[in-house]
Formats: sequence, C-alpha cells, structure tokens
Amino acid sequence: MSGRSQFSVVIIATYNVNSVKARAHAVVDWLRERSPDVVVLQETKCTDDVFPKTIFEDCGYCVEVHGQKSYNGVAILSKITLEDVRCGLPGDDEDDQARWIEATVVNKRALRICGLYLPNGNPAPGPKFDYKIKWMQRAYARAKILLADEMPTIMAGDYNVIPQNEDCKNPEQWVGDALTRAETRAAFRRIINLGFTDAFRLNNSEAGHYSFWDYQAGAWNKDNGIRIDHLLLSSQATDRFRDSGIDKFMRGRERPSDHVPVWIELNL
DNA sequence: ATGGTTGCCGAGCAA
Repeated sequence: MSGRSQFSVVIIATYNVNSVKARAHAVVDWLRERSPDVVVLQETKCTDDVFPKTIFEDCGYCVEVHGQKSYNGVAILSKITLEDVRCGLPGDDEDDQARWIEATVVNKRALRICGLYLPNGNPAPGPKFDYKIKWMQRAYARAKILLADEMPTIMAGDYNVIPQNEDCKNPEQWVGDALTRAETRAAFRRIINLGFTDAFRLNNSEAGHYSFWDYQAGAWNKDNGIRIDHLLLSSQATDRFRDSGIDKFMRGRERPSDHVPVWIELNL
C-alpha cells in the first residue's frame, strides 16, 4: 500500500478515579467500552504495593504507578509500550506528594505523556494555595524542558483549574476559590502560552461541559459541574488531533468517582 | 438547611 496509513489512531484519556481500589471494577468496565490506548489516573490513594495492577494487566494494559498512602497518587495504564518512566515533579526536594508521572509512548512514532494531579489549593489564601501556585511554577518549568525535546507532548490530568467562567455552572459560587482565582488562572495561561492547546476546546466551543460534579448538595442532579480535567497538547501533538470528548455517562453509574474520564483521539 | 457526600481508615482530613 502507498503511504496513506503512515499513522495509527490512538485514544488517550485522563480519569481522576478517587481511589483506584474502590473504583477498579468501574474502571475496567469503562476500559472495555472506550478502549483507550493510554490512560492517566489520579487520586489512586494507595501505595504501589497494594495498587490492583493485575486487574488492569488482565485487560491488556501495562501499569506504571506512583502512589502514596491515603492521598494523591497517579498512574499510567497503556496498551502501548512505555519507556523512560519518571515519577515526581522536579523542583522541590521537600515535596513528597505523589502528583506527577510521565513516560514515552512508543508506537510507530514516540509521544511524551505526563499524568498530573495538580493541588486543589483550598482554603485560599493560605499555605495550601501557596503550595498550588509553586507547584504550577514547577509544572511550567518542566513543560518548558519537555517542549525543548521537540517530541509531541501531552500533559493530562486533574488540573484543579476552572479556566474560564463558562467552564462552570455557577461562576458566583466559585468566586475566591483556589480553582478560579486570578493567580491560578494566570499560572494556567502561562503554561498554555508556552505553546499548549486545551484539546477539548478544539472541537467544543460551548459553555456547559463539565468533568467533575461534587458528591454534595445534589450537584449531579442539578448539573452543577466544573471542567477541571484537561489534556494540554504541544503544537506537534495538536497537529495530530482528531477528536475529544467527556464520558459524562460515567457520573450516573453506581458508586461513581466525582470526576469522569476525558479523552482525545490522535493520529500517531 | 451554617448543610450536603465519599474515601481514606477507623478520628478527622481532604476534596
């Protein structure tokens, strides 16, 4: 055949599972339906020795984990070979929170994927908000280094950033919150302005698309959601973009996470 | 309604 099928189509997703042990079977059901090639998970909430790896390996995924006891924790599931796995966001030797993992996906071409769980930062102002902003500055520095490598790059995860008011149902409810504060949005834009694109906005321009609905106060029934789970694409990754979406139906299932998966389709 | 819910792990904390 002549050079028409130089690339293959891959699906890459991010999913904050709010405990991988509590959600393993829900995740497996979703893996069978969506059949993503690579998934970054957040809030796995367990140490690496008790991560339910075999459940995902039995579905055909290799599993890379970076966890801690009870809080945070990130992982990568991939049907495609992973190389050069790195855990932890550089820039602060004192930081022991498990919020960053990255790896190179080696298919016909290579792609760098970062899975991140950006600090929530509430209450703001305060030490937790200071940690959030410093963490975003470190992510900016890491993003800059990754871009210099000139490999198509995706930074995906729970950003705990509502980029614009149209990314939430009730903007007035979020005034002063760490997810919408001017400093937070500026730090997010600073990363974007390095040359990244919010993949979901390439094919969805309307307000009212959300990736998180709080468990409390009937947020789901009122569709009182926010869009905080993002896949940021470097320019070379953006050139390969085909489609994106949010698997909102997952929030309506039994014992759901408070987040739902967000995915993209790329030509790789 | 000064609330509400879920998961950590078995008391509050984090979200």
